[in-house]
Amino acid sequence: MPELPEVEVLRLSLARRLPGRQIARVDVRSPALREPLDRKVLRSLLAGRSIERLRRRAKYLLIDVEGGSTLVIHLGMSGRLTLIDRDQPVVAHEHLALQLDGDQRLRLVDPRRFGLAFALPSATLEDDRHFAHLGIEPLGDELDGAYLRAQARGRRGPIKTFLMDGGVVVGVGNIYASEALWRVRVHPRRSVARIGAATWQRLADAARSTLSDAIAEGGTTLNDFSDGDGNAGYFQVSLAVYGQDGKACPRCGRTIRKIVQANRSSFYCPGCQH
DNA sequence: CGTAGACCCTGCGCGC
DNA sequence: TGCGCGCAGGGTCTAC
Repeated sequence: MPELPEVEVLRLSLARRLPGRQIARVDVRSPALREPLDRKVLRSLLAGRSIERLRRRAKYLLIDVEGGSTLVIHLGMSGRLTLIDRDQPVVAHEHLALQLDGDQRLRLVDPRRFGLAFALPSATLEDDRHFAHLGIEPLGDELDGAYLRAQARGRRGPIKTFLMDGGVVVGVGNIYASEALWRVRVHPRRSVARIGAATWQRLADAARSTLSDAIAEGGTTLNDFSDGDGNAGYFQVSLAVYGQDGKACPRCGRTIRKIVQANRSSFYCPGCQH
């Protein structure tokens, strides 16, 4: 369950349910994620603590517990974090489960194992290597045309790859990079050196609005992450170009094409993106 | 230094 | 029906 909108909707949903609940037990069932789960640290920093609040940095979900520790979860490509009844059977790829007071558990399932789960003691979060090199958040007002233009100065390479560079701005994943470029009619292969100030501003606005629109849409189409089978997670938003190759561009009618950049698929309309 | 490509891993859908 | 292939929304590392 990757892109930022899913993580943000998940955060909002869990923020209504988890604060005040106590983590009765921490079960590491299968430690093999991108980095091995550390059962000892997870237990010592989380077990017996109450959950205080949920935050997000980039696509990392941050679950703060009393005493200042934080459980950090990244869902990678295929991770799902769901709140389920305690008596639901353990499923394949259930790597981590937090048994909560009451009768529920919060479980992390991740077949492809690109996800992460680790715990940090207080105050070390921004120093942690996972966060140290991250760029700005895309939803706040830090992201504007001047910032992107300054970051792109002296760089080459295509705009699509640049938008997905987490050292510049976090959270613009493969879907929303294509969607944002379609909104501003910029071809994904256009060099960052050939983008003017006004277009940088439109790009910044498009990146933010593409993400926030998806969050709004996801928040309405998906309002419950605690369904019985634990399959909630992805939500489908209306996409103009992503995955639409062969179909007609909703703006100009030309056929949407698919290309590969940096080993990722990009989708664009050859009629109205230049 | 920045950039391009390989790579990590499993599951699914498609074409044959 | 069965099988092999390509592909998947994440990030990181290495080689140039």
